[in-house]
Amino acid sequence: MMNKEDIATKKNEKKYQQANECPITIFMEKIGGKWKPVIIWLLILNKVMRFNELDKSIDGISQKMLSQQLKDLEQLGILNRKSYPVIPPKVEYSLTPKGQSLEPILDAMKTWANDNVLYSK
Amino acid sequence: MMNKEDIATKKNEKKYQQANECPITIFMEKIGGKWKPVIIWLLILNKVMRFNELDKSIDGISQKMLSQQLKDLEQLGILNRKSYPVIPPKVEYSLTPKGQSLEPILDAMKTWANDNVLYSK
DNA sequence: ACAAGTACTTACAATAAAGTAAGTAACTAA
DNA sequence: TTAGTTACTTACTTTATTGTAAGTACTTGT
Repeated sequence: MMNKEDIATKKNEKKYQQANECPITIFMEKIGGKWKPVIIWLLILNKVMRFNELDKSIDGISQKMLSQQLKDLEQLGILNRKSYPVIPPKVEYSLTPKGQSLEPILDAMKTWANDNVLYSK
Repeated sequence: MMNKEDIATKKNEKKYQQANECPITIFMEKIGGKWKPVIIWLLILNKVMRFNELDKSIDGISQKMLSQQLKDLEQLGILNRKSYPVIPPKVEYSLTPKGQSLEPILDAMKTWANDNVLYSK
């Protein structure tokens, strides 16, 4: 026999699962978007990069966007931010193991794009 | 005054990978977004689906959005649209080989999301 | 005194993406 | 005659995302 809390829990459970759609949608919500994949890709290639280096490497990104995306990715546990207490400031970004685990996926995306979009009609 | 590291950095003039026309960005432009990945995933799983079946299978999508995304994917050569001249209308959607070639990527996304987002904090 | 360097933040404007509700066509069964 | 079926389209509104320009902090070099 269920008490009120159990019923509430069960209701919440159902609702939670419905809200938590398909994992591919979740993936896209987390690391999709205009800037996140390319930030991650640059950190895969270069291992450690400073704010300005990322800024210069990503064509068309603004400092505001870069800052925002880096913050998001840090909170997702995908990258590390290491700040040195020097003037002028120095901050280094690098991938966590979780971030590094995206390499095969991004690499597959790269290959797919090269094969199917770049040089095809 | 510059410290040793700064001097070394400047001297080496490190060249970082540039991200314009980056294939990963291209990939995201093509099959990223809110609905395309899940449409493709459903067609991977079910092989052939009708408009209404897709509509019912994708939580929260509107007919307008579904129609638009299907049109985009068809133009990208990712899916086939087969229309039967019957009343009421019957249209079947399925993946082209190009669309099917996305399976390992989407599968990797699914795995990554399950491992790193769903059950972690 | 003043510019330069680095890693940001803030306020505001513009654009892109998505949602809503309704309508359309053509036939068929009640 | 009217409702039901299917695969859409259209007009309009709302929300989300991105862009722009400027400002901040702190210290060193000129």
